[in-house]
Amino acid sequence: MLRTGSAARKRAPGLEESHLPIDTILVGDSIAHMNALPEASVDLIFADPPYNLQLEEGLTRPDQSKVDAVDDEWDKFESFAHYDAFTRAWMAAARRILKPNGAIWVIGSYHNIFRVGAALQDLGFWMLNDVVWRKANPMPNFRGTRFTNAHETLIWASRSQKSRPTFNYEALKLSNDDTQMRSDWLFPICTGSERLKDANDEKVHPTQKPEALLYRVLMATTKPGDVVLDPFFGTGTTGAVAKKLGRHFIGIERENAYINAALKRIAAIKPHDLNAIETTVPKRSAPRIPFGSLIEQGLIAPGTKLFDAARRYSAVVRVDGSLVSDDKSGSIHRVGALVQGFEACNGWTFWHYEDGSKLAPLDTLRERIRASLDKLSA
Amino acid sequence: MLRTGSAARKRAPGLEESHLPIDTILVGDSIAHMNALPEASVDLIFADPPYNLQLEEGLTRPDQSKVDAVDDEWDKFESFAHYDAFTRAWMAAARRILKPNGAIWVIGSYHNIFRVGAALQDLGFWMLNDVVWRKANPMPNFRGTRFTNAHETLIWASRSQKSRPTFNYEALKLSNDDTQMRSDWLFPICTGSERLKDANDEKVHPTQKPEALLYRVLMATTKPGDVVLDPFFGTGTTGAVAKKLGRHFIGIERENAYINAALKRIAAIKPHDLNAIETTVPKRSAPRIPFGSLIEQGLIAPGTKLFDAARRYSAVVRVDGSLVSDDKSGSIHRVGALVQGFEACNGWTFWHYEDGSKLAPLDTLRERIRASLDKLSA
DNA sequence: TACCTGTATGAATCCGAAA
DNA sequence: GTTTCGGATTCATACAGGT
Repeated sequence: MLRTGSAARKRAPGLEESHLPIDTILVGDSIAHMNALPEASVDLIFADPPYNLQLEEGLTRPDQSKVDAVDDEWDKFESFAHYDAFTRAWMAAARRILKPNGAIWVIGSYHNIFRVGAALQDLGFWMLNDVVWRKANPMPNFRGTRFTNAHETLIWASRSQKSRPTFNYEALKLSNDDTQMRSDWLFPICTGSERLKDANDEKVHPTQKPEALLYRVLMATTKPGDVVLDPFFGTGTTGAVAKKLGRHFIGIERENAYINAALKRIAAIKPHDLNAIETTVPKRSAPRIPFGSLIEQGLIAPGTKLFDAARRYSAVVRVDGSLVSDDKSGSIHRVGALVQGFEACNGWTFWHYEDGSKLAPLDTLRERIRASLDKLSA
Repeated sequence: MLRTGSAARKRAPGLEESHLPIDTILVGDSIAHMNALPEASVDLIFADPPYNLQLEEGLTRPDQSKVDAVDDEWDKFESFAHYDAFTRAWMAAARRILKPNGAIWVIGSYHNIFRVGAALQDLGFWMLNDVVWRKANPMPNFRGTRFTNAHETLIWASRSQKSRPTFNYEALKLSNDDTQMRSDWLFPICTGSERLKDANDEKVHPTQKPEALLYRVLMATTKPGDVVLDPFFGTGTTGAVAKKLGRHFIGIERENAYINAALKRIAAIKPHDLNAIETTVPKRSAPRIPFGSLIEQGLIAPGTKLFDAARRYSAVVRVDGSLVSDDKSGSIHRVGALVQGFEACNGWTFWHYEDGSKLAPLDTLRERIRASLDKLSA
C-alpha cells in the first residue's frame, strides 16, 4: 500500500530512528534536518541549490522594460570558496542519509554546476550521466553579446561506484518511440497556469521548475513507494510530482512563503491511478536546419554563387552564412526579399545552386541533412 | 594580406619575442611550449584535453613515482588531484599567453568537464557560456543502464571579467535564420571521409572532432587573421578549419602519428576566397552619424516637429540639433528617454518625422547618409 | 467562435567608443 | 587608467481585449 497523503508541516526535527517524516515539509536548515535523519534511509535526492548568480547591474529588454532578476538573499555568496563550503556541507549530509544504492540529482547552470560536479566527485559520488535540459523558450540574450543561454545541466550520480541505482530503462525507451532516452531533454520553462502566483499575481518563487522535468527524473530513477528527499524544496515541484507518481517525498525549506504555497499545491494533487502512470511523450519535431549548417557541414562552399530559378538575380555565399548581392547583404531570406523588393522571402526555395548544368533549390540540401540525421538517429 | 600557408613542423620552442610560430605544429609538451611563447600574444585557445582520469604518461606524482591502478576511493581522490594539477598547470600557461581580450574554449564530457570548469573559474577566467554539442548520432548505451550519452560540453570563457572578447553576433544570427544562436548545437560526430584513417584503415585518433564544430567556434569568436592556439592538437581539426577560414593556428602535440596525419591534412586544405571570408559588419562598428549632420545637410529643418510611432509624444528640432518637448530638452536620445520615463532610448528609431501623410523614423535619414558615404568611399 | 493584435515575461554573471 | 554618453539589443509563449 502506498501512502501519498497531503503534505504536513513539521517544525521539530525529532523523530524515531525507524520513522521518516514522509510526505512532509521540514522547516529550516537543510543540513541540520538531514543530519537528524537516519543514515541510509532515502532512495533518491533531488537538489536544486542556489546557483550563485553574480549579477552586476540591472538588465533591460530592448523595449526598456526591466528584467525581474534573481536577486534573493539566498542566492548571495561572498566567494567561490564560500559557495564550495556550502556545497560540500549539504552534499556530505545528503550522502549520509542515502541508501547504499541511492542516487542524487543536482541541477544548475554554468555559474555553479562545475563546482557542484567537482564536489560530487570529490565526496565519492559516482557520476552516471550529465543531462541537459534544453529550454524550448529560454530568455534571449538582450544585448547580443553571447549565445542564448538555452539550457541547464543536471547531474545524476549514485552514492558510490558500487551502487546499483534504479534506472527504468525499458519504461523510458517505450516512452521515447522505442529508442533509448538520450542525455538531452527538451522541455518548456515553467509558465502559464503551472507557475504559482501570489495574491498580487506575482510569481511566488523566482525559479520554479517545470513538473515535466521532475516527472522524467522520478520516472527514470525511482520505483513506486520510494522516498525522495529535496533539500531545497521551494514551492514543492518535487513533492507534487512524487505524489502524482506514487512516490514519497521529504522536503526541506526555510522560506515560509514557499512552504505555504507548496502545502496548498501538493494538497490539491490527485495521485495518478498507478496503472495510468506513463511518461508524457514529447513528440519529436523535425529539427530546424539553419542555412549556416550547410556551410559548416561542407554542403555549400563559401564563395558559391546562388541564383533565383530564372537567373534574374544572383548572390554570393560568405563564410558566415550571409549572402551578398551588390550592396545588399544578410540572411538568405533577407537578401532574397531585398533583391525582389519584397517584405519577406523564403530563401530556401528562392535561391538555387548549380548542380551540374541545372539549378537546384537550397531546400534540396536541407532535405539531405534532415534525411541523414534521421538515418543516423534511427 | 593573410598568410595561411601549409603547416610546418618545429622541434625547437626557441623563437624571437616578436615572432609567433604561426601555422606550425610544435612537437612536445604543451606546457613547456606555451611557457616559451610571449605573453599576451594569442587571440583564442581551443583545448580538447585528455578526458580519462586513468593516469597517463606525464601524470605522475611530483616525485616521479607512478600511481597504482585505481580501485578504491582513496586512489580515486588521488587521481582527481593529479588531473586537477595537470589541468591547472596547462590552463595557467594558456592564460599567460592570451591577449587581455582573449578567450578560451575547452571541450569535455562529464568525466572531466566539471573539474575543468571549476579550474577555469579559480584561475580567473570569466565564463561566457557553456555550450552543448548534441550529437546527432551518438554511441548508444549498450548495457541499458544509463541515458545515451548524447552530448559533450564546451565552455567559452574570457581571460578575465574585464575582457571584451570577439563575438560575431550578427553573423551567427543571420546564419541561423535570423534568430540568435543558442547554447545547444546539433552536429553529427566525425565519421565518413572526414575521419582520418591510417594505412590499416583504422582511425588515427580516437576522438577526432568534427570540422563543423570548430567552424562554428572560430566563426563565432575569432576575426580573420587571428591566432588560434590548440595545446592538444591531435590530428589538427583546429588547424584545418583555421586555415579554411583565414585564421592562423599554432598546434602543440606530442604524438608523431597525430602530427604526421595533421600535416598532411592541413597541407591539402585550400583556404576560402578572401571575399568570402569577410563577415557581416555589426551595426555597432558602422560610422557614427551625429544627429546634427541631418540638419547641416538639410535633411531635417530646424523647427520640424517629431513624433513617436504612435504620436503619443512630440518634440521640436532646434538649430543646434537638440530637441525640446515641454520643459525637457537635450539630445534625441535623452528627450526620448525623458518623455517615456525610461533610463535610455534610441532616438534614431524612436522619433519619426512626417513624410507625406506617414511617419518615418529618423533612422531612414541616417541610412541615407550612410549609403552616400559608402558610395563616396567606394 | 475564431482570429488578430498588443503586452507581459522568463536562473542573466548582457556595451563600448570617445573623451 | 576612468568617465561619459551615444545608441544598440529579444524569442517563445501566454493571455487579455477587440474585431
